[in-house]
Amino acid sequence: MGAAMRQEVGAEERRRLRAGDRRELIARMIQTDGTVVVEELARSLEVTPSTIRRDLALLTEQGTIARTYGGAMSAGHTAEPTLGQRSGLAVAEKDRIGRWAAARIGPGDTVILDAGTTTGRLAHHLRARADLTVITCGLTALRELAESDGIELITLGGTLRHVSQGFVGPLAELTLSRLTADKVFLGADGLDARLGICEASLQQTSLKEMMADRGKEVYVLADSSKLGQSPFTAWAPLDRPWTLVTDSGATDDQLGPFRALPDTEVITV
Amino acid sequence: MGAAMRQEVGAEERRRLRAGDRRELIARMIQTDGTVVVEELARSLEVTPSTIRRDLALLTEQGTIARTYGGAMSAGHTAEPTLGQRSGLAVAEKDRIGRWAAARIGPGDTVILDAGTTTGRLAHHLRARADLTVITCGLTALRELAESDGIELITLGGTLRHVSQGFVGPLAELTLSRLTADKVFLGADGLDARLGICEASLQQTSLKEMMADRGKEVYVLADSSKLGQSPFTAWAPLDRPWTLVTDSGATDDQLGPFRALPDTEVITV
DNA sequence: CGCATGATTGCACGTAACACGCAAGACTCT
DNA sequence: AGAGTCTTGCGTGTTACGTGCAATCATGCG
Repeated sequence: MGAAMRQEVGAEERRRLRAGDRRELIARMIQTDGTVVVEELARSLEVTPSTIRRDLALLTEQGTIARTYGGAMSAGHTAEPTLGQRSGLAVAEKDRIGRWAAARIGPGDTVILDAGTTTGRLAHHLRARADLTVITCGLTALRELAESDGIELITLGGTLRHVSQGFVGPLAELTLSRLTADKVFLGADGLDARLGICEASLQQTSLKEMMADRGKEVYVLADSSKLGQSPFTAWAPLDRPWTLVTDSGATDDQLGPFRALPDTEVITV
Repeated sequence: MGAAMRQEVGAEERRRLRAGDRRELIARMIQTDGTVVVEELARSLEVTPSTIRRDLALLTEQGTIARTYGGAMSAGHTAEPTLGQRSGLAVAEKDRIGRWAAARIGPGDTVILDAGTTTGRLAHHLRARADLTVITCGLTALRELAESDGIELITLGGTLRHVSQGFVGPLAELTLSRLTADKVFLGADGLDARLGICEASLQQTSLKEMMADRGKEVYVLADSSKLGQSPFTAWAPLDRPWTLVTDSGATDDQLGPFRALPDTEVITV
């Protein structure tokens, strides 16, 4: 009787899916179609957009899909934790710093670029330049300049640190021992006025120390989030005159210790 | 003076990014971070949300990204921008050759990969491997393996030859002089049974010669279009036993001279 | 069989993000 | 230097979103 009634009314009042089944169906549709629209789902599943939204919110929380404006899509790959987190913060600041540093580099210069995203931005602003020799141990800078015919690009060899996308180790230092430069641009995971540059491994600090020693002028590029931070325990001291380049978001508290140093210039951009 | 002025005006009047640069920056952020937020972008790039929305709309139309509610995320992997430039010829053959070579490499091996697209394909098939040490002077191989944590990746430094996307020169040879390997995989612009490997510059042939000398087993990867060709005048002789790996499109005329060589094995895939 | 409990849904409302048009400003090119 | 193009910021209305609330449905228990 109940069944008869249901089948009689037909499409008008057909039995609705249960919540779990409906969500599973939605998830499958997204997997196959790649993208869905709230309104269409509501119509085809005969529920209100509100319900669909709730379903999508649940699936999003669950991680299977990603919301879009007015719909949802497959969340094939969420994020790359390797380089993503660091590069995500303060992009504009890093870019400004890189742009400033690029303006400091003149025709005929030979410069050393450290690994890291900030020096990567610096390299980006050098792409169109010519009459320039760039020495780098960073993959990001390397990628930026690989196509720039006008630039003599020298790479330090060595072992690749996958997490920092840079070359380190005795082979890198061996290569560097045959080179010097006019200007050196270093990055930093953390920076302390007294201790110097903080990094995750001694391999990195050792190379940075050597790079700083190989150039006439030393610049440290560090956005304000790095100042006063010491996230790791390996340090590269800065015992020669150097220039700190950071962004204007740095507080006076952060900058004070660096301004107090002799032979150290502080630039904010 | 100019520099001093800039640093004085500081945050107040800093130069803003041009539209194209900003969009490129946004695209890059999305590629690396996977997801971004309109408000944050607006704040960090110092433009209004409206402008960010316009940028995102443009990038969406372009297919680079996908909008979400209040932000944007990476769209399906449309990437591979750097790859596939003029290497369009014989991709399938190169890939087969690279796949065969990858199968030759076992756990614990240390291998040297030459620069070039064919060795790049070889590297591609090694991406998921572990317990492997790869030494390379090629940017394509480097790009393929940069994210592969399981692989110890050592790069020869040196000067980048932009046209061949590989490192050459005395610094590369210096680095190589500290290394040896189980297997060496060389590419070739041209290959002659009597003369050896033909390249555009002596820098390249010199390095190839040294690489061949540094490995226990030597493989030359060359699709059939290279056999018997001598497009240039610099040669790297092959005076030790070696293995030619080419594609099945090679004619008997092409293969004959190589089969006639003593201590030379010929593989077609 | 009837009732209670929990889950689910539709609706309404306030909020946030979006798209579009317009005018002012910046940049480029001749 | 001036004209034209591109870009940007702001104001408008529109759309989608999220949440609280009450009604409905399914289910379990006495």
